[in-house]
Amino acid sequence: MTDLMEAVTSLAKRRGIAFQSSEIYGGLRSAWDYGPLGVELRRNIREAWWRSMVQLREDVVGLEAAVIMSPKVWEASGHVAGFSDPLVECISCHQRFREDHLADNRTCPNCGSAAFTEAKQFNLMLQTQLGPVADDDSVAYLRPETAQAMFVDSSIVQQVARRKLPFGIAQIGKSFRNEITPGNFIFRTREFEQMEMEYFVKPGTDEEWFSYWIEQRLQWYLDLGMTKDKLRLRAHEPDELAHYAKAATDVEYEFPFGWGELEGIANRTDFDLKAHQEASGEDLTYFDQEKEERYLPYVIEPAAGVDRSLLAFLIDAYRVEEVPTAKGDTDKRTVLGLHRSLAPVKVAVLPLSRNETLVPEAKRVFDEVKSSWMCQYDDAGAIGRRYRRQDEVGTPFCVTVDFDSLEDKQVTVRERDTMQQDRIPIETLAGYLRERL
RNA sequence: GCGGACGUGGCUCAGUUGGUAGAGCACCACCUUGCCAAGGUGGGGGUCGCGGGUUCGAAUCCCGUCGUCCGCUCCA
Repeated sequence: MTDLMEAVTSLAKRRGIAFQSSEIYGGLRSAWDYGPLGVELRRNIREAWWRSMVQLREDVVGLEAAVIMSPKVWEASGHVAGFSDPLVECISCHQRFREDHLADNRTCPNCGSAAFTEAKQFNLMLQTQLGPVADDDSVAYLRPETAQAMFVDSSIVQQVARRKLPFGIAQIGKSFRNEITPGNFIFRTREFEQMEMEYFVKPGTDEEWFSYWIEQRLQWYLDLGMTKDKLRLRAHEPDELAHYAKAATDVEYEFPFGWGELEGIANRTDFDLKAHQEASGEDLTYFDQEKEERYLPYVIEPAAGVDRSLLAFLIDAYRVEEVPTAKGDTDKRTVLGLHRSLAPVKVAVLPLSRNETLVPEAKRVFDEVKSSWMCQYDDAGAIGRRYRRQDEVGTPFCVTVDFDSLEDKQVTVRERDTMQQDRIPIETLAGYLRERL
């Protein structure tokens, strides 16, 4: 593992952002739990996405659908067939291959042997059963993408939201895939959270909207402070396109382990609506009143990963600075330079010392600030150490209550990135913070 | 799934040829200082990933298993 990756995973664990699941039992591969600060960070990422995708737009509405849908959905969508890969293993060198990828002569590409094990179906969907009796009729799947609910519910949502095309349905939620090789911390896991939006457009305008959404989505990461040079767009080659897509472009981030996908923007055409219309027998077409025409919409889909972007934001924000000490030498200061809207804790309130008159005053400031922002109170240890603790988790502002505060009713506000200090009257503190958060 | 390395308190590690676990940091309490960490005193915390075996006795040896990392494979 690279040093940066190690530093970030270690910080994540040490400060309770994310750590291995079920650790007292030796852990479970690919499963990670988010601790107190991780929860806040995730919420902030979701909220930032929802704000730009739904709140600030008139053409997109929300949906929260069931994780377990009718198995017929996955048959129609092609996931039952398309997610199932027959895998064979070479008996002499134990390498595994997709049977349909082997050449006709069926020799091992690695060692040339012609002896393989029986093909095993490897379904990428997590299977479960509904009801207490396990038989063929009780099979159900955990959704491998949230998108299908938006297709299946498209008519009702469009109707109740009274929207005309183009319009979109957004959803944030968990999805599950039996990845063969999970890894790289929370980058590839079998349970993960998606932020997906299906944008329904008139056929023929789809390529225009495809480009539009690629630009929009790239900008989203930039607006949240991600380093421009670490981001790139990559168009899929025709042979790597998913079974449902006519075109796809990924937003990629340069992780310490290489470029990795944060989000995929796909032109899904009318593949899904057509499939569901045929399989269900329900009419899923859209009727344009003004032009008096009826058609099956095309779909542009931006699909982002909460966990992946969280990892990218963490890595992008991580830095170790050299700072001068009072003694005259230098010291290390670990900082998460997270965008303010993403920072798990916005404000920390710190009494200069654990003094019996300072503490009540600091608590009063804390009570006032916490009603508007996620806030922490800390009076343990030296003041310098407490600043460092907050820097390490990316808290943008530290408010210090000192002995003068008792007299002049002012506090010191120290800013994370610049380390500049402002002396602010307590009564204007909320306004001061509101301007900057 | 294959090959390799690794798995000792929250973290980083020490534990000599097997004899029933140590340090620093972190954390907590009290005292002290008081605007950018590591001053004092005291304290909590580990059956050495888990299970089994060998042995009078195992963190130290053997087997299995789980997990992490690296490489290969896979990635709709």
